[in-house]
Amino acid sequence: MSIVIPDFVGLACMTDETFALRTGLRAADAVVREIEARIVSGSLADGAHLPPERDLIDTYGVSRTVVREAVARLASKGLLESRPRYRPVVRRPGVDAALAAAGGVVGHLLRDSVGVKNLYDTRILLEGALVRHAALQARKDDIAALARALAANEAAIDNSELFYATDVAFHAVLYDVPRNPILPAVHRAFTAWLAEHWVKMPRSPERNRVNFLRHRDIFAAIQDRDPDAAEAALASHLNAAWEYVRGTFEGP
Amino acid sequence: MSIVIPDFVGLACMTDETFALRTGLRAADAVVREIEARIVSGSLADGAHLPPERDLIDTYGVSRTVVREAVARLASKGLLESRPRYRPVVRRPGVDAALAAAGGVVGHLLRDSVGVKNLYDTRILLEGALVRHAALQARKDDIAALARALAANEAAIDNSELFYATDVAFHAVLYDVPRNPILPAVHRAFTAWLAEHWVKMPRSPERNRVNFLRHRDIFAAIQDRDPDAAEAALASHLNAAWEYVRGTFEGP
DNA sequence: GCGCAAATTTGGTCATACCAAAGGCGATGC
DNA sequence: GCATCGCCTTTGGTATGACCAAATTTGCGC
Repeated sequence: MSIVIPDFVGLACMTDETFALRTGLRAADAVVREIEARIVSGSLADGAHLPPERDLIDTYGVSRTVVREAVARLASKGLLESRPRYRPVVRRPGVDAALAAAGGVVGHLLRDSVGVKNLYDTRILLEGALVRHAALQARKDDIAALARALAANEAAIDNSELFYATDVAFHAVLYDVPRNPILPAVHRAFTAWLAEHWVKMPRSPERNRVNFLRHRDIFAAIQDRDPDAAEAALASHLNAAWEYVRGTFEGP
Repeated sequence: MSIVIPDFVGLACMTDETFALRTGLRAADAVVREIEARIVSGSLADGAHLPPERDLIDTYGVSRTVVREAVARLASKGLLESRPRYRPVVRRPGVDAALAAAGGVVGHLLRDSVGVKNLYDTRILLEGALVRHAALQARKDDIAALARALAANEAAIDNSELFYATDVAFHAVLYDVPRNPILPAVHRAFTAWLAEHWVKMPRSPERNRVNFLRHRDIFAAIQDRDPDAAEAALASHLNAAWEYVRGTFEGP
């Protein structure tokens, strides 16, 4: 299985050991770029398995050490999905991969309430802009989607588990309105990162009902094309939720 | 040099070879968690050098292969800064590290104009919220900082290179107002990611002057505590800039 | 065909070796 | 006494080869 190797790194024409020397120190990086190119070019299709390491060894003329390092680096970049014992799976880069890559560090930033609050405030800021945008720009089908999400939310008031899911789904619709694929991904990231603390929040049908009513306020303001009211309702909603989350942190 | 090892992974008490087996397959991950813990606990201070690989080998009782993989993974998480031939430097996790981790994938998303537009639209959305926030909440010293940035911007009109820097700096002040460390980091990330395309944008003192005037409009609206005007000025400013950037992409 | 066991692949880890660059050390010269 | 240069040691980057256990494939028997 011989592949056509792009010429920006003259990999094909160089013999084994001189590899590192020529590229100016970085054998693995060169392999990374090679495989990267094959992924974006589609030569390695999304969802396909990466060839076995021993094949890559003689495809690129490097040692297994280097191949493995390259694979690890590609996995950390989100271009490969590598479960412990299985063959790595090719993943074309997407927004979710980018945010997942950030996730590893974000975990550390959320160890104290300050970090959580910062992230949550950022979310409030962004989501405030989103409800304004929705109030001004939402199309009929966006409003309809919001209405459906709101109805599902109301129907789940007595089921806190389900209520949480429909709560998230309602907010998700707001991120869909601008039809910018980055935004839904950011919402998924926010949700995933904050979920750990969110689930600790005390829940009850009464609380759920209050939250539903806030959602209804937001929806009504959007329907009325009133961005200020929509933003105010959202801010009030999210800030109230923070008070509950804050209580889950130990200390004064 | 024997260190106290946290107990959530019983590393200290297990003998070498059974390592991978007990942890359920993942020697490197266990080492990652160990070193991670030492970094957040401060046992490995920020800016310090990581011990030599050969030391880590017998500190953790694993092979060099595993140590190197662990180091690589920590570097990709932003906890270590590892230049090719040098000793890795410890970096306490920060927002910038999180965004830098995402940077690897973001590069791929910005290969076509659609990806750039999506990112840029996201920035417009967020920055719109920021100018609104500034108009409503900015303190005297925030306004003063904006005024200084604006003056520097005006003074650089005839120097396109310097103008770009002061342009970025002016916008940066907007991200500082909420005093949320995430936001300045996001601005740095936006700037770094979009810089590649931005620098291709044709520049001239005339264009600089127009941009400066837009900045002045934004500043005036903030000073007048008029969020709607501020947001409108910003949107107009950024959308106009996009028209220029868009031209740098090959046409259909 | 189909399921199950044996044989083969293949990823994870270890051990060892070599090279070249980085870093430390001592001699040299001012 | 201090700065500089060069040698020696340390240390990271890579290559090899081996072994194990899990994953996958093969193929046998039903």
